Amino acid sequence: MDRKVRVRFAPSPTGALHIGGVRTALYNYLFARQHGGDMLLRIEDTDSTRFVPGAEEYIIEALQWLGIEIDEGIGVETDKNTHGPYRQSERREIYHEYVKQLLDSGNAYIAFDTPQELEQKRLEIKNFQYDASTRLMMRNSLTMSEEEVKAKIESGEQYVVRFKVTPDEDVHVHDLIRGEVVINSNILDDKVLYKSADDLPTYHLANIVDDHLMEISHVIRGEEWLPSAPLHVLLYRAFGWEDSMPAFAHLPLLLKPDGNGKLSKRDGDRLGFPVFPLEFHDQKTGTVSSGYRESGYYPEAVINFLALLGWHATGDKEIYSMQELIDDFSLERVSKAGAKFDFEKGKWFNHQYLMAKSDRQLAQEFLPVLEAHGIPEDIYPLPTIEHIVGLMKERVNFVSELWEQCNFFFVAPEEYDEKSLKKRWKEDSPRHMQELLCLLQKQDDWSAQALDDLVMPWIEEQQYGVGIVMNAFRICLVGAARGPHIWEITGVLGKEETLKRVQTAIEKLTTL
RNA sequence: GGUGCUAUCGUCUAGCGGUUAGGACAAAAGAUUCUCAAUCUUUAAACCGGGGUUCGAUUCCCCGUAGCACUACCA
Repeated sequence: MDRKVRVRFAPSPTGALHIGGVRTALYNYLFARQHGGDMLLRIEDTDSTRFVPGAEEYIIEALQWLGIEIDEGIGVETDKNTHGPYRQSERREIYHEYVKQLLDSGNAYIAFDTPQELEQKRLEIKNFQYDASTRLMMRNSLTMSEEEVKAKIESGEQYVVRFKVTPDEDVHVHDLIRGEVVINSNILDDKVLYKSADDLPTYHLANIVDDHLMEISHVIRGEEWLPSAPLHVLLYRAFGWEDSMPAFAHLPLLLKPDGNGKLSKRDGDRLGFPVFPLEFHDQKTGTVSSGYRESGYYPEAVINFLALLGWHATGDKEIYSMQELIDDFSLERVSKAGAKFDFEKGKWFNHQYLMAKSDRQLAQEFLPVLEAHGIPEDIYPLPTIEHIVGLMKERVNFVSELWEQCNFFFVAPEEYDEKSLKKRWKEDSPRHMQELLCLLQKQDDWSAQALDDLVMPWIEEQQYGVGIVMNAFRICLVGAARGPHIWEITGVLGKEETLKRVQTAIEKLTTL
């Protein structure tokens, strides 16, 4: 195989890019990069009725965010686009030529059956299939005279062009992941290749013509295409392109986390995780679907997670950068079975990437969150913010979670957590806190060490119990039984704020 | 219904004829701590069933079963 590797990602602009599609794009990209080949983006908009405005821009933006770079096609500067156009709706003339070629060679024919007539046939004959066994009962150029066909077309009657499948032939498809797949042509129907109604081909025709013209070397796509792969082989054959036919690799599907079936948008809504890379506003239905980016995922984490959902190298390695994926990826090691979508692991991946960030970087990401919560910009100097973030990062999966974990650094508690109070706020607590308050008031050295040296001996002296005092103290400062080491908290809050919070807590909690 | 694909812990998977069937997520327990996390340690957890082939099958073959996909003038 000395042909240059050229792969394509060819979504249809029917809405947001599904996470399964993202994985397909990723595998294509990894394969292309590993072999020094080209990654093309082609838009398959041959169904004019399903076009969704904004979908194409969404796809480009999503791939960009994820770091899946496109070498050629939609969204790329024109001088690199030597095989365009890359939008199928702009390739009408090209398809005309190839439809004609198939018609002329007798590999296709014109059919006038209306959708209603076909529907009727399906009702009449169980398991009706438009193929060698039935095509002579239908209204097509095989059963009509040439003049009749011509007249109908000229009178404006809508028609389709169907592929004439030769019956009873074993068609072999070599799949890079699954090996040899053999299907008898009898189960294939005479697929519609072109419809006059919108002057567009269907996927099957467009896909073969484009892949050939764009010199695609490997077709890496979802498993849902496997059943139609033999048809595609037949089409390559009918065009006389069998020698340059691309290699096929059909990827396993992404399945629902629970139960069975393909992962769908509904599952995301139902189980509370995104199935789209970016938030998507459907202008037609007015619905908004959540995205990984907006949910606080890092693109590296999404990539890493997705890559391992259906592919795995020999070892136990789990954390892969894009470059490492490019180096290690191989189609042979893509698993054959579908993978249930385990979003819990997705969170874990995000946690890993979050932990790997510097405090400085995380602080920068956290600043907008603070602003969104109305925290004044100058509440603390930046190094303090970085310190806080460093204390808290190991206990969150997302930057956004940082706020709920450490808001007490920025705002005094207004309410006290019921459960924590019940467990940690004792009868003696107000008195303990009052005494602690007096003790702290006299303290000038506010370092963690000094405070520890001051408070611990006092607790021991009074025989109050470290847990009793410190937990009550924590409730005063945090409002609940959580957070980092208490001297970290006092350190950030400072003497004045610390004393104020203790005072407030004593007042609020004594009256209870 | 037809055709195809697939089948290892709950989940993602390693294994490519001989292993105490390994790792990770999730779960549980313990250690630690002023709390919650984190961390560390530990535990529990799998070869779909039946036939072959073989000295020996999780691994190769066949059948069954189950799951999934496809079966449109959608991709």
